[in-house]
Amino acid sequence: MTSAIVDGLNEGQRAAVTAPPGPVLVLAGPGSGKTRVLTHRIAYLVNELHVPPWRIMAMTFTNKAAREMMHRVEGLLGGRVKGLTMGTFHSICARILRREAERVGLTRDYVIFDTADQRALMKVVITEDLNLDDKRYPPERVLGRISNAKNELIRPDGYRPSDYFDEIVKRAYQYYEARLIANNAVDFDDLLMHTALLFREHHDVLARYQNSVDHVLVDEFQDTNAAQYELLRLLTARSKNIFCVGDEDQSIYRWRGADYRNINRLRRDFPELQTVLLEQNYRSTQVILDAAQAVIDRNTHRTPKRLFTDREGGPKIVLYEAHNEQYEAEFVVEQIALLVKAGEAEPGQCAVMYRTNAQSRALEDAFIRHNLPYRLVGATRFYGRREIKDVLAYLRIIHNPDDSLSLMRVINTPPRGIGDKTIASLQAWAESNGISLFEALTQLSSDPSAGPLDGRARRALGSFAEMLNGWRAISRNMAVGDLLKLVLDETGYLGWLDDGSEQGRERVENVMELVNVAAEAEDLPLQEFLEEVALVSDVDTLTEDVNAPSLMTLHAAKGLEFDVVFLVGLEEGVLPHQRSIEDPDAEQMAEERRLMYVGMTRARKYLYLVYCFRRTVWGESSVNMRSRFIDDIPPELLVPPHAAFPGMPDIGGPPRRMGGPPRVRSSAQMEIDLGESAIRTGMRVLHPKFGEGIVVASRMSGDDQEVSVMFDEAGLKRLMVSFANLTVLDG
DNA sequence: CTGATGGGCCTTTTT
DNA sequence: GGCCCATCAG
Repeated sequence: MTSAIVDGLNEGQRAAVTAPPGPVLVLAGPGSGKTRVLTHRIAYLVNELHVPPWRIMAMTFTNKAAREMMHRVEGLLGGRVKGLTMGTFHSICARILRREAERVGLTRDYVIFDTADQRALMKVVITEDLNLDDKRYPPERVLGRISNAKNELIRPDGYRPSDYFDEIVKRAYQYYEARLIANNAVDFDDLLMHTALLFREHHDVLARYQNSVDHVLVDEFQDTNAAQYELLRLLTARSKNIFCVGDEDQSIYRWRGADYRNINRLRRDFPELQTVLLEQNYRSTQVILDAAQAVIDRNTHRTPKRLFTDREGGPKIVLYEAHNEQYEAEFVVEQIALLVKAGEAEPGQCAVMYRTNAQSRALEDAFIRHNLPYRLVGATRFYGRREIKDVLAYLRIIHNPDDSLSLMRVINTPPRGIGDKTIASLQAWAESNGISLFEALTQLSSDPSAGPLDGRARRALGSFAEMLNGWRAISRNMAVGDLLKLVLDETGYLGWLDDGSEQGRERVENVMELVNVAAEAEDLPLQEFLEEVALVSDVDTLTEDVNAPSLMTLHAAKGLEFDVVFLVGLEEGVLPHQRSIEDPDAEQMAEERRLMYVGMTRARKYLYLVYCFRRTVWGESSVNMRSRFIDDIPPELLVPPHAAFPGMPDIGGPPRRMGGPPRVRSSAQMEIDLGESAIRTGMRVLHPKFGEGIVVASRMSGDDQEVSVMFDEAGLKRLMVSFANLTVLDG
């Protein structure tokens, strides 16, 4: 019996899958079969321990991972598994909150505000509620602090300001929460915080969930934050059946509150915790593993792991210096074409990964130039596009009329003669009567004597209100797709979008795409449709049915694998990102290193590391050093492009200087060296004011050279060589 | 009230 | 280089 489930698993995996009930932590390297362990564990619980599927809850990082895992569990158990809860933390919390909405001051019709909605709402808070300048107090910065607080489960009244800015943040937080509730809305962080606090503060609710959920499983445990951890802790406090899978070396979400110290908390809160270590890798060749290991080994404070595989050897890793990002993209496309032609890879098994979304443009251009299809993950999020947000705003008001933010968004989109002044007096009237914007609108249109405004403005508002109420009346009995078509039809939105320009056509197409999505979701209630749309992640859009290379950020690449992986933009300032170089907190640099590690370990067979001599950022071209991470890789593992695989033609230009001792000068520095400045990276210099320091970075800025110097006393400074009066001590 | 124009700021990374 | 926003003329 057992054999059916654990067949083909190695010893470690088997130990994890068949561990007796109780807290279990599986610390596993990349490609060690984490997903496999998780799916087999679920199958084991159901089949061997006879746990009813509806008493099992599994949290994943993306919806895609949830879908895949569900699929595999069904494969193992031979059919549909009824009632098994599987999803992201956010979607599971959204579902719980829908049932318990009243407890946190919402109704079950609440909507989820995305990043853009949050920013818009915060802008109102800062400029109107607090009467402050949103230049001095940028909404994003305020929201950033609030987000951190929420992830730590700190409510407005518990917020402890540590500086003046924080004082403002605290007040903004108070108004912001009030406005969210007034809109019957939550933001992403609220989904977690509300649910965790609900469990913490309402013992009857917690008891109900504790009694109905016997086993909780968590994927990517290293990337959980305090709120998520609290949720897990409370949920499993009675059963103790918590099964976590993670890898601290792949923790790449510290910036949004993820805290891999949760691993220590787990040990503390569940003393009987069983830990299983998985080090065998089934994905990559030994060459790739050795290189990745060399990169990650430089991080301190980690549980040492020694990755191994029986896939001995493997092709060497290709290192290539491109002239600029256009050539870089050109190189990638060329190599993919060659690999495919040589039968070494399928197009769909190739992926290009980069640090920031902005880097996708040059790559896309190259693919388009060569008339080759590609799959872009993320970038300008489909659901972030203006036209999509507009159309969704209509659906959101229909579903939740308290959503004043959405109402404001479309009250005059497309233009229907409701201008700023009209809106202002409507808002003022609503506020003085203590009613929502929608309520005000409805009252104005049904009672001609009520409120301010007359004539044209009033007629415009009236017909808009009528339209909204008409949709609301029939929406319950209508499929989402049909409702959407009705809205588009009655507002004339598409006609307004299509202004004859190329962009207009594109926007219409996007909306039509949304209509398709809605039509496919025919049996989904409006609430769930909106929820799904708000919580899709970038990787969720990665479709398997197109055999084309994928382009994505390193963050989006987590949990995926490909035969061929290109890591591009491996330059100081890009990866590691400039912000982490400047930050004194070494943790940020450590995270960049983990990002590199995640990228490298996505590759099964071929790994390409590519960097640029010059790169254009914001229309300005500059020269960067190649990434320090490259120089951590043993040189004997690296080869130039023409040696990539047998039969590879020598098209990569003359072989570049490969490997060598760390901090070797790339030709990027050579050019600067030949200039008159003669300041190079690695040199010790003396500055009249800052004292002695070492040059850590250098780039050309216009005609001048800009250097970053880490001074022994004064710390990191950026200086222009022509002004700085630096004396070279040694090179 | 609408559409055009130019300035400012920008790029981490995402649910 | 591009997007968002504020400002202004019609």
